[in-house]
Amino acid sequence: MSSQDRCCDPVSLASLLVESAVGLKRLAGPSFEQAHDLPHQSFDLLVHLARSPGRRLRMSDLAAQCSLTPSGLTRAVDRLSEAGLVARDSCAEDRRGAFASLTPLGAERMERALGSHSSRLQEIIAEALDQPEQELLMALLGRLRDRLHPEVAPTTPSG
Amino acid sequence: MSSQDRCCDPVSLASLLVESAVGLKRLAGPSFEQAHDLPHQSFDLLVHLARSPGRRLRMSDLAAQCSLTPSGLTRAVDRLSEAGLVARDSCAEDRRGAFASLTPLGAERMERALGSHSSRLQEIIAEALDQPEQELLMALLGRLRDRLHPEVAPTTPSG
DNA sequence: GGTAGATAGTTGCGTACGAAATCAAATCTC
DNA sequence: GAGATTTGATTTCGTACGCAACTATCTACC
Repeated sequence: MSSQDRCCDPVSLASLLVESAVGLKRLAGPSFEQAHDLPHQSFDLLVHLARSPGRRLRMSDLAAQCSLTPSGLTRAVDRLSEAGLVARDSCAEDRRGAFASLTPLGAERMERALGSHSSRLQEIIAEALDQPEQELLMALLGRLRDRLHPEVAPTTPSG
Repeated sequence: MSSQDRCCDPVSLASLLVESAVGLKRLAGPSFEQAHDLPHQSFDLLVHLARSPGRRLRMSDLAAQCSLTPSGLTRAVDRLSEAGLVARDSCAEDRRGAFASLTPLGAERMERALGSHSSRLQEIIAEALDQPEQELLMALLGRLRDRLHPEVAPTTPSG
């Protein structure tokens, strides 16, 4: 904590990242769950699947995209699979591997949920930042993330 | 899904926040623990104490600053207290309340750890963003955080 | 073509956390 | 000043997660 880097202290930056992420989750999570009968906690996972070609991804790719370890992802997919939102498809070219795919139920729920959740988030964020600022923030975060987390680059769904 | 498309989707912004926070933790955490024999997980808690006047804070204030629920904070302080890094001081003016305070051991460990950890983080972040960009990012995140999480404003330890 | 090593995913185990219930002390109301 | 409400912190309970060990399959190399 020296005098000159106080305004740009990387420790504070790390704190801000966590606080913003958690704060957003706390503000948007409960209403989301209530409105859509989906676990907000694995919303991120479902979004990544919904946006992937064929609505499916290899387990390891999905893990990387969701900031989960393989172990954590296995469990998350178990839960969503139990809920009927996600299925495991076996992978023909590599029999060790598996795809996680959105079920029709999962896809339909996400389709209904995404728009309103997105608006809700936008509404919250817009109280703090105007449109150009949001774009700037996303660009900066994107560069940071790409550096920290290069594995997230889009991966071939190959199948 | 890299940083340039979907340039202003709030769902992606939320993901980026999480990915950046987790990515930073994963890159910096292990080396930190090894170097300083401190739990990286509660590093944020210790930093907030170290930066507070008198190196102490009321439990509830500390919880807010650390993005923890009261319940989570109680446990975290238990652990650090067990490790001798933090102590609970009872509060004279409100006998329900308690302060968490850095012990001399905790303060000394933090003093040694902060500088090098800060450099390590800086080094990682600098690979993605130059100095003005970092400042910009912090400013934007700060505004977002303040909106999401207004309780974090520094509170007087009044003791 | 058989063994060595790498890789994809899962499981056992321990831990950190949040929600809700609880307890204790402060504050408000009459 | 007694009782109701609120507030600060803790505890109980359930859950999500990471690490490390494991299994199964694929790849390399001889």
